[in-house]
Amino acid sequence: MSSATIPRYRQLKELIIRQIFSGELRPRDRVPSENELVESTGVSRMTANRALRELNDEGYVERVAGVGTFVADLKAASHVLEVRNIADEIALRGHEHKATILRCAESPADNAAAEALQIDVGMSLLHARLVHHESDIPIQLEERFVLPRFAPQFLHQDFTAITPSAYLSSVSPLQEAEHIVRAEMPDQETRENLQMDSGEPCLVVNRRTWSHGSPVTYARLFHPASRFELSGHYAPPGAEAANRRVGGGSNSK
Amino acid sequence: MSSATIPRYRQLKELIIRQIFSGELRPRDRVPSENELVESTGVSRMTANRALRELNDEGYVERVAGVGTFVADLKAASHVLEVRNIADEIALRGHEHKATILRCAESPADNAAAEALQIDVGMSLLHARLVHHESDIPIQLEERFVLPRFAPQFLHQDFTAITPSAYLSSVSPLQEAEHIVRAEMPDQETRENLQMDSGEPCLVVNRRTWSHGSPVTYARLFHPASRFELSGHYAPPGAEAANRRVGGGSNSK
DNA sequence: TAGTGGTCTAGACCACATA
DNA sequence: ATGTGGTCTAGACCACTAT
Repeated sequence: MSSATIPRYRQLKELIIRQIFSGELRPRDRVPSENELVESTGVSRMTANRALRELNDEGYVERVAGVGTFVADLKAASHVLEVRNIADEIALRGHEHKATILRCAESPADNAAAEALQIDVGMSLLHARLVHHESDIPIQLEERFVLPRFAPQFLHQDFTAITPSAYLSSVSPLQEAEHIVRAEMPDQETRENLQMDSGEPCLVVNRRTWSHGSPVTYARLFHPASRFELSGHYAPPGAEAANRRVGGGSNSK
Repeated sequence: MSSATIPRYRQLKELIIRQIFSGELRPRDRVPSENELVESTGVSRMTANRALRELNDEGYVERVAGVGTFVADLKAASHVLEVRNIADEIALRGHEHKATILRCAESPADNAAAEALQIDVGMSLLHARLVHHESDIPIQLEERFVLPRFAPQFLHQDFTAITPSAYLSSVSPLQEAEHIVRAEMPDQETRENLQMDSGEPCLVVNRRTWSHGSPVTYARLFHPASRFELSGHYAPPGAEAANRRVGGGSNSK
């Protein structure tokens, strides 16, 4: 089960990905150009091109013809991870985002958090609980747990100005994410914090994110069913272009 | 805003995608080999290679070294669309899938279905309502609407043997999909069909799929909150390989 | 043995940015 | 004028599969 030899374009890709993950190459940093890779690694330009082009397709870097290749910044990285910042979402709808902090303190891990973050129950976690408002209407209650060693300054941030998610993205590159979506009835306190009618369910998103292969943060996001939905749309790449020329009489989009 | 000239590898890709969408090339059909494309289109082999390789990466075709290139079959296509068949999911968990048909008839479009499928209210739709069981426990109520012209034989299928989703995949290549996920309280009838406790919410998935640029089917999928969750995991490609060599002391996965 | 995909090379021309 | 990415070519070697 050995993989014989690893192709050179793959070796190049992994070399650069490693430098990005390790922090040796930071977002917006310049990545060696094709010609530089040709000189430094002895590979042909087509091979260097393939490595950088695939890194571009995968969202690791951004290439600008005539300028150069640069490590993708965190906005782009979060696009790769399909993670959205609630504040950005609200701003995108043209509304105002406000956050109310309910709690911001160190606390021992309960069962759920310990399991999610692969630590022992009772270990110390950074914990924030806040409510996000869209035009003064509560839309999300965020219960966030963070491993101290990845963001020691977490509790000292002003979460009315920067969301926990945005702050964490800025200090630790997200490299892996998991979502679990459930419908749940809220407890009394959650219901009141979100100003929900009794009998109204919550759409709950549990999200874990990893950096460098180990869990960094675990969040439980509660949304009033009447004010929140998740949506996703998928079209395979290239389909539009091909559709333009096929299917003579169908209504285009 | 003209794009000057379209690169040849793109032209090749679009040519083949068009043949797939139009049915000229059916799943499992052989796609011209690199050498054949070189001969028929006058392009160099590297260019043909790039076209076919990218089609492979995008899930349109599957390539087997030493054998050839083939149009990806519908299993693979549904992977591209992140669509899962409930029967497959249940089988994957090692459980038995059963379906109970509640309704299977033609019916006029109501407001929601008409809007979703971009037709006028009252137009005739094929309509099926069924309950999916996992080891005899109801887990999903499916309310499915289909545009007649895309699957005229829809109502004559045995949905205890093949799910509506699987049947539709087999007659019409899914090329675009949209999901909207909500939490809702079920009405009396849904609650009874799913054998839910009173006060228990539903996780509801509304799914639309397109073929050849126009909507084909609209489904509302109701799940008991206590027996169903949606999950998603994302890791950027290549990350594992790079992680293997970085971050000296972290616990691998 | 012939065909397939997988990779790689050493050139080349182009449009575009920067200086 | 130089460097960048974007594309393309006409070869080449390899491992694999089929016959």
